[in-house]
Amino acid sequence: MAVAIKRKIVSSPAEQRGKTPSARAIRSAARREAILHAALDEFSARGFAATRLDDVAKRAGVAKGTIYLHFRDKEALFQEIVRSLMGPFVGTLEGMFAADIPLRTIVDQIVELFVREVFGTRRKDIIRLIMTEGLRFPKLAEFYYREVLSRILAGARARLARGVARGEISHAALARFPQLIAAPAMLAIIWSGLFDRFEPLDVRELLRAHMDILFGERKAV
Amino acid sequence: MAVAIKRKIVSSPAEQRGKTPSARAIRSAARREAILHAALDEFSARGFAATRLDDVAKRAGVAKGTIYLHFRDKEALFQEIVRSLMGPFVGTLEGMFAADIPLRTIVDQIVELFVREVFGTRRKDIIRLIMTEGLRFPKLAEFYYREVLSRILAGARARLARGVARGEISHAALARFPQLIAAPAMLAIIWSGLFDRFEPLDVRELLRAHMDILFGERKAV
Amino acid sequence: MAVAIKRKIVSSPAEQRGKTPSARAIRSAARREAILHAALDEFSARGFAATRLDDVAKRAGVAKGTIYLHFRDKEALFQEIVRSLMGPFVGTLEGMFAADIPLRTIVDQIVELFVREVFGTRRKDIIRLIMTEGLRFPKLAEFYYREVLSRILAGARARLARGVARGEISHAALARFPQLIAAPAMLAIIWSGLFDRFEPLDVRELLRAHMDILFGERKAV
Amino acid sequence: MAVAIKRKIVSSPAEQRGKTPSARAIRSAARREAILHAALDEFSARGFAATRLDDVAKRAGVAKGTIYLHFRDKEALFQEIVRSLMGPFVGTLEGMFAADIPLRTIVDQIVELFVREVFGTRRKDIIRLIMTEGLRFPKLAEFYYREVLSRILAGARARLARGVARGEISHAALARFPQLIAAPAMLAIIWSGLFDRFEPLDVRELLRAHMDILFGERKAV
DNA sequence: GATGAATGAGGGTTCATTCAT
DNA sequence: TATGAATGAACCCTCATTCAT
Repeated sequence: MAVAIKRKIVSSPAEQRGKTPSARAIRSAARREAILHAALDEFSARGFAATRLDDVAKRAGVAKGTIYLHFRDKEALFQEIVRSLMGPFVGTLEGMFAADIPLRTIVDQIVELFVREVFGTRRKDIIRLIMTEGLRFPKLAEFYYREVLSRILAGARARLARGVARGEISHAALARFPQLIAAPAMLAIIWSGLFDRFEPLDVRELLRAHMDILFGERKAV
Repeated sequence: MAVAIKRKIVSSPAEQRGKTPSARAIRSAARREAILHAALDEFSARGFAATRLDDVAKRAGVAKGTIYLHFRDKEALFQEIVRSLMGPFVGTLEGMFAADIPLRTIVDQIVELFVREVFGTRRKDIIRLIMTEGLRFPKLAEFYYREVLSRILAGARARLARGVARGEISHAALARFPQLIAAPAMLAIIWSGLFDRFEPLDVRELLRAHMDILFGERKAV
Repeated sequence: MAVAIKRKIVSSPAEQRGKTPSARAIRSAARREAILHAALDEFSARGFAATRLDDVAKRAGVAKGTIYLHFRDKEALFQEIVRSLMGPFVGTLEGMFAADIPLRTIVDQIVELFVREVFGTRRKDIIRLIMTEGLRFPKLAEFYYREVLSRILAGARARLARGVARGEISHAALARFPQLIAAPAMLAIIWSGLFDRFEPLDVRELLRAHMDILFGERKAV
Repeated sequence: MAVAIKRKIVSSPAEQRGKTPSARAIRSAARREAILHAALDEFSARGFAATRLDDVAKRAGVAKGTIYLHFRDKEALFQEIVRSLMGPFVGTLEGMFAADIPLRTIVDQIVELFVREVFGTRRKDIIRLIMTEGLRFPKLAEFYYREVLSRILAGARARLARGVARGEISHAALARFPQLIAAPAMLAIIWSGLFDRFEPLDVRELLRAHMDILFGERKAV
């Protein structure tokens, strides 16, 4: 099983109007993408405050002023990163909750999805950034809640409620607090950044153990 | 049940020699405390980088230079906050793990302890700061792991192992991953800062539900 | 007799590639020069430590940050002043030592050169700065010794040795201690800054008298 | 031959009034001396601007505030150092000029005096400080000129004039520019601080060679 | 659009000086 | 008199943002 998550998020104004994008528009969009990726790298490595736009520009291969052609200021750039990279993820999860798959299977898939598509990619950094910088960026937290969290939670709650009704699940509280399911994954992201050098954490095993406790032992794999 | 956590951390050289501290020494120590408290407020509200020592001084009612009489630099001030407020907490937990109390009781006590002595106090802010700034301050993360985390984990693992041996607990994996027990508490700290205005989280209920799943339903309360 | 000493020191990258420098590059280079001149004025008047880059910027007509576009820090700016103004001087002296001119004539020319091109210009200030700040900036002293002093001394020693061999000069010790020739010039620089208001020193006459003693009376002038 | 130069310069107000100084006055004077010595060490090593009164106090074994009981401010302390350590030197030189000794002998004695009592002692540092900081402290330069330089120059000029009249000396210009005699000594002080590590300078040999040129070869030593 | 030189407000840190004890 | 904690002005350097080319 794998989840294909689209990479290109934002289409140019020209595209949105249905026109064929000009060569210039294509180049411009490519620059924008380069800036976003470079900025993610820098923000991940240093956090918002310590990131210098000079470095972002250098890494993106553009001039510093170019950043301001695409983003109003440093903060807008930061928010746009989250906006553009986390969006696609939601649909994937929503699809899984809606599909007609046994709950235990979904849970296993989510573990794998997290390990592979979040923990093993830059999405880990984005989620970390939301956790570490969200307090300073209320609008970002709001966007993230509205566009990502609330939708995932709603999907999860619905599916969990069905699971309770169907007897797939014995802990009804999980439908009230789906956060309990995700908590170890969040902890793992924090832990990996701070404490892995002292005590590495096997994330997959951690999450599997967690799911076994919450949803009962898996059958043979 | 309540846990007494010492407040005063450092005694002056004069005190250590058994002398009565002079009025001057007392005022100096008070200033130091004021700086620590002011700094915690500012760091909590703005994060490390965005905190201005000017504001810390103003809030503490001292001159900017005074900060440097007590702390080598901004980073040392930051580390000292963690050191002085989290240190006493560890002993309390270690005591609970070592005492001859049923595991289920300990778990309940820890939930209450967390809600009252961490979530309801500035310790919540400290833990949040460690999670959000630890990546940028490896030494802080190291100190926290060494002085706080590793000791709590060790105590928890030992107690959990005994619990498994005695049949107090059915999920042996918890002894390997005590992080699973703490994960929702960490999540709650993050959540409260970012998303409570959209969807408040009843931390006590969250943690109780979690413990019920992990350790079985409580008897009558 | 006159000594042409080049003024422009560093050419821009564009120039080095043979391109016509852009208007922007020209303005940038002009700013750099302005900063160097302003800094020399300030350093001369106040010494290294007491010079404020704020004042340098103001005098140069640029913003404070602009200084840092051209020089890594205050010290680098200081060293660059020495580098750019003293460098060209060395070649001039070396040429004189190598040329086929009677020693007595060289000596007279050097006196005039010093009076006109050092004592009468900002080079006096630079040499004074090296004497007064060199102890605090070992790298500067090293640079000055390597790039200026040692080369002048080597040239002087070679020429003096030839002079001894040819019977142009009666005091062989001068070839061992060419510093004896330069000492009054150095003293004059110090003196002019400290004591001229109490007792002015006629530098040209001082140096001529000195050379007459060292190398014998000049013929008719 | 040796020159005894008094060390204690300033007597306490009590002493000046002819009273026997009290124990307290003695301790106070000792403190003052300690501060002067400590300050000389620090000023010599770092220059005026870079010297911290904290370090001076520490080295002198007194509290920072104590410095201000004895000296109005940092600058007054600096000037007092020069004032108190160079004063005694003048009398010694004046005596030599006035005594009935052959000029060539005086010259030799001065070389030895300089090498031993200046170059080999902290007086070297004081003279260096005057040269390096005098521009920033016009009052210091004035004091030094008035109390030290002008008196030495006057004595030297008188003796040199007698020397010319008596035929002891062939270069009459030296009576006009006695600075020519001292220049290499000044140069040696500068050189030793900046360039000795690259090219050590034998000061005694330098000065002897210089005197031989100015006043003719010595007889047997 | 793209550039990058220029700007200047801002903040961490130092240290001479003061003053209550 | 002596202390040393406290003060706060001063200054170097950074970096987000602007704008002429």
